Order: sequence, then structure tokens, then C-alpha cells
Amino acid sequence: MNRSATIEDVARAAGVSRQTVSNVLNTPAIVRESTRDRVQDAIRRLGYAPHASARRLRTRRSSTIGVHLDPYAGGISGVVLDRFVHALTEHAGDRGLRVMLYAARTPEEEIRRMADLRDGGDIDAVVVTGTFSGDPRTAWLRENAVPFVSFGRPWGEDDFSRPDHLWVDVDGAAGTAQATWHAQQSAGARVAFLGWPAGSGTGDDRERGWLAGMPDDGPRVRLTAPESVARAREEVAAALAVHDIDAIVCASDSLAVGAHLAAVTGGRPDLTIIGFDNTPAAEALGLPSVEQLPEDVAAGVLELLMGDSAVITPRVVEAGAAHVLVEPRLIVR
Amino acid sequence: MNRSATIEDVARAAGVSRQTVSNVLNTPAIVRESTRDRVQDAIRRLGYAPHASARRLRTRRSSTIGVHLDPYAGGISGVVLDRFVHALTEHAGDRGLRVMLYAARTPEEEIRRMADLRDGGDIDAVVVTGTFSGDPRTAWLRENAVPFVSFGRPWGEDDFSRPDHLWVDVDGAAGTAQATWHAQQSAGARVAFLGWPAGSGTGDDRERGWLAGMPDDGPRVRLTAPESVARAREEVAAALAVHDIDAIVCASDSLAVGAHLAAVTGGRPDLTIIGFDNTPAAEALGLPSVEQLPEDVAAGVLELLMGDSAVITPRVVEAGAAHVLVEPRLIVR
DNA sequence: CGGGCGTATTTGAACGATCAAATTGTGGAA
DNA sequence: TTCCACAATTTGATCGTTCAAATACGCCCG
Repeated sequence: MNRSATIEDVARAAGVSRQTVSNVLNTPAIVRESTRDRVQDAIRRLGYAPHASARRLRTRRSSTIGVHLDPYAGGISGVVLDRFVHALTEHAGDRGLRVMLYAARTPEEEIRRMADLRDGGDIDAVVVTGTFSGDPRTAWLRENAVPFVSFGRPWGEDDFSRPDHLWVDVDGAAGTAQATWHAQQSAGARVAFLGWPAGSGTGDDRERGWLAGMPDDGPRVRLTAPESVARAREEVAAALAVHDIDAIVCASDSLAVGAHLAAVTGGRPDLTIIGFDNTPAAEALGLPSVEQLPEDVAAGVLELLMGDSAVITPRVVEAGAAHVLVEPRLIVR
Repeated sequence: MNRSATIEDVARAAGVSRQTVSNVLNTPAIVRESTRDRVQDAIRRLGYAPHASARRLRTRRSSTIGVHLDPYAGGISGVVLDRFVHALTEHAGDRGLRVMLYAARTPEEEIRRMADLRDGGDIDAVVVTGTFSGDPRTAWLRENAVPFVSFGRPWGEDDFSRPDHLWVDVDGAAGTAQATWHAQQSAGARVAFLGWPAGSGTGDDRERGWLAGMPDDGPRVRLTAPESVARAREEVAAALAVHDIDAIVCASDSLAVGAHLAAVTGGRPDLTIIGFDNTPAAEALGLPSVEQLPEDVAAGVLELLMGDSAVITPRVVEAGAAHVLVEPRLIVR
């Protein structure tokens, strides 16, 4: 095959005009059945595939979504993003969309990249991850009317009331509540929580779930460590010497691994410890963990972006339908 | 901003013709300096960005490489692939290339996807991962003259002599040799190897490195388990009861985690165990591991694909320069 | 048998860029 | 002064597709 066939070649082969071939591809319903068959046969014979760039130029639509790939932070939760991107790619393919990656080290550089890709007609929507309160990226996207969905809520005052920021997130509180319940039933009432220092939206949310799962009376042990196995281990080792604890629910698998190590060396190898993210590390150590279901998040993102439509348009969504909270699932081990 | 500016708008604003603007962008050397400045000023003022699809249609070049995302690619674990894709995206951006993802569940589906993307003018080249002997994907790519580079050698008879299959790989043998050396010096002469069942190219390669690092005389303990923490644990537990072992070099971090658990419960918590891939699991447990340096692999892939050229062309490479072996690095913990 | 209507198909133009060839301008040698 | 070589710039054509409008074809009704 020297040069791939064009729509003109197909038209000639089928004895029809360009536009009829185009109609067979895009609006088959308006073409008479006998003609349609003849054209489809010619398409198959010639191995014709429409030239995507030509189509994009004419329609001014790229059918491509841009995804920012976070720099590898060295942390465990990279796996969640990895699975999310994978699932997004699969679902997007099913809906006739392509996924284009871009890299950036700072929010400012990310905005520049998004602008380039948008202006160049390369993408017509963006998926952003790791949004935070006052995020300049989402502000830019709104101002420039670029359709977008974020994985993660904005963590502002009015997350649920703003239909101009579509987002999908995992219900962290529901996850830790499940974990807390399970721990109470299988280990005992005294369930501690090991979280990050207060102030991160995600962390505070996960702590809320633990609080909600605990009975209103009774003691509550709350431990804090930064996202580090070693620091978590120290904190838990110290706490075990002071408090009576049946189980620990953790805000992340890293923290859980640290807690596990402290428990083993502290003579409590049977202590129930539940992590969050269900990373390979938790799986390897046999720790239960809350699974984020990134596949469901990806499906939600595309649903918000496109709805039932086959193309991406700047959508105006009713206030109630602008957000998706995915219920995570506890993996018991 | 209603509709983004075109090259015609810029030309009008700068008082020159379309083509001169195009030259400023693509071959600045042939434009007089004063004219160039005037045009560049107009570009800035209007916020002009060339429309990528129009350019692609005309040049018949997409400046985009396709990457298959497969979480379970043979021999390349999730984190390594993740970092590789990220580094590839960054380097590609620096060279003016874009990265497009595609998903597929089987080699056949992958070929179909590649064909669609290629025929549609969406991608000029492909990066494939996890190649194996007799891989239908590479055969298809060669037949259809699609430029490609693989992360991973083909594991055939003549990997190094075929300039029609460009590849970059990590020198697994060098990695396990380093690990074996280190283990001998820090733990003792009796270094065992825990690998996968024979037959996988990657696994056999890593075993070779261990053999090469061991003295010619003396006992050699070789253990085998599939890629599973639990199975590795069983094998090592059994072996520790029989053999005198100072250290274990493993073909993967999963195997290493299993070995670690066996060592701890078997009363040898201090046994030196070295993994491969430097995943978060190894980091969390404080196990040394061989780091693959996916960033170097990504750089090598682009170097093979493009050389010094600014565009991707079906390259004919001299026999010696068609392959890159990246030397991995032992992370001591 | 002419007119009107609805369906099926064709035609010309446009999307925004680059290529190839033509044109203009400039200085130097004959 | 004339002519040529060379650099700088412009013009017309083209890439492959879809949009919008025009045309062809039946068919029914009065």
C-alpha cells in the first residue's frame, strides 16, 4: 500500500459522490440501503480510513481529551492515577475519543501547555487531577471556556453547588467509615485513626468517615504523621505504648505500612490495620485496604464530559448532576 | 477571544504574506531580521498559535507518537511503565512531539488500534512495550513500514544484529550482578537467587547476572516461584530450612517481598534480600532493589526514533546503533 | 399533464496551513 | 547602462474532509 485511499477514491469505486461516502460514515440513516451497501463494500475493498486531521480541520473538533501526567512523586498513590489513566483511555476509545498526554512541572507551565494544545486544535477537553482550593488551572479553564472535568473536588466552600466545575471524586469518608465498621466487628471497639496533619481536604475527609463510624461515646485515639513509612512507624510505636488499641484505620497505605511495621516489632503482629488506596504494598503485606475504583471514576468523568452525546460540547449541567461521588470498596484480607 | 487567530490574520497585522509568517515559524533563517521581528510581534499581539490539524493535513506528518498502555506488560511492572510514560511525555514535549495513548486487551486488538491511528494520520510512530519472541505487533509494524521502537528486546535469536527492530532495554543481568556483588560484600558469600520459572527472556537474563556475579566454585542455590508474594514466601520458607543462605537476590520486588516475609517469620529478619524494579513496596519495607531508570529508557527511545532530526522519518540505522542497553542502578537501603 | 413535495444525491466552497513556483528588489560586474 | 545572480517575499495550488445549498428523481394529487 503506497498511499492510503481517500474519500474520493472510495466515491469513484462505488460510483457515487464524495458527500455520499461521507454520509455513509457520519449519518448512515439518510442514505438509501442499496447505496450504503455498495459504498461500505468499496470502503472495505480499498481499506479506506478517514484522515483524522482533515476531518478535524473541517469540523473544528478534535475528539481528543488532554490528560496531565503528574510528575512521579515517589509516593505510593501513583498507582491510582495510573489505573485511572488506563481506564480513561479504554472508555474514551469506546466512545470514539482519543487521549493525549502532556507533561508540566508547575501549574503555570500546565496552563501554557493546555493553551497550546487547545489553540492548536489538538484537544477539546481536559481532565485535571489533584485540584485544590483556588487552583489557577480551573480558573483559566473556566475563563477560556474549555470543557473540563476534574478528578478530585475543588475543596472550596461550595463544592456541590457550582455547576461550572464538573468533578468526580471518591467518597473518602464513606471508605474510612466502612473500614471503621469492619474493624469494630472483627477486632474490637477501640479503633484508632492514623491520618495526615490537618488541612488537606482529602485527609480531613477521610478522618470524618472514621469519626462517623465510631460510637458517640467512648475513647477516640487520633494519630498524625506525614506521608512517610518511617514517620508513621514512629508515631504508632509511641502510641501503642500508651493506648489500648484494637485496630488502626489509616489515611493511606504508606501510613498503614508504617503502622504494620510498628505493630510487628512492638509485639502486636495481629493488630488489625486498614490502609487506603489498595496499592501493591498493602496487597503484598496482606493488609486490608480501601480500594478507590479508578475505573468507576474514569467512567464518571466521561459521563460528565459527554453525557449521551457523541461529541464534546461546552455542556451546561443542571446543578444536581454536575458531580459524581464514587463509593469506594473495602478489600478484606 | 471569539475564534483564535489564523496565519492570515497575523500576515495582515504584520503587513506581509501568509508564507512569510509560515517561514518565520518553520525556517526563520531565510527571513530578514527586521521582518522577522515585526512578524513575531504580531504573533504575540494576536496570541496566534498554528492550527495543528491544518498543518498535519498539509505536511502529512502528525508529530505524535502512540503509546500502548498496558498495566501488566510482560516484565515491565506498573510503576516502571508509569514513570516511563511520564518521562517519554516530557522528552517528547521538548522535541515538539505529542504523545497519544491507546488501550487494547489483546495483541490483535492492539494491531487494529495502531492501524486506525496510523491510517487516520494521528500518529507517525509507535512505542511498544513488553515485546516477546515472535511478537505479531512488531511483525505488523515492520510490514507496514511504521516507525517504532520497543521498550524491551524482542528476545529472539538475533536481538543485536537486526537493525530493522530498534529497541531500548534495561540490562537486567548487569543489575543482578551488581546486587550479587553487594550482597557478597555486606552479607556473605552464600547468595541465593529467587527467580521465575525458566523460559521468560527477562527472567533468564536476570539469572545470568547472578551467575556471573558468583565465584566459579562454591555452592549455588537457585529458587523458583511465579510472580506471587505468597508463592515466593512458601518457596523461601522451605529453602531456609534446608540451605545455609546469607542473602537472596530476586528477579522482582514481589518475589522479594515474599522472601522478606518468609525471612521474618522464619527467624532471620536480618537476612539480606534484594529486589528488582524499586517499587514502592520495596521502598516501604526498606528492601534494597535494582532501579530500572525508566527516564533513561525514554531518552533512548526518542534518540533512536529521531536521532538529531526534528521529524520522525523511517530511519535506517547502522547495525551498531540500533539498540540501547540502559545500565540499572542498585538502590541500597 | 403540470405542479408541488419529499427523498436521495451531487456540487462548490471552506477549514488553515505548507509546498512549489513566480515575482520583486538589490548590488555588482561587464 | 544593461544584465545577471542571489536573497527576500508573494502567489496559486493543494492536502482530505464536511457544510450548505443546489439539483435530480419519483410519486401523488388535482
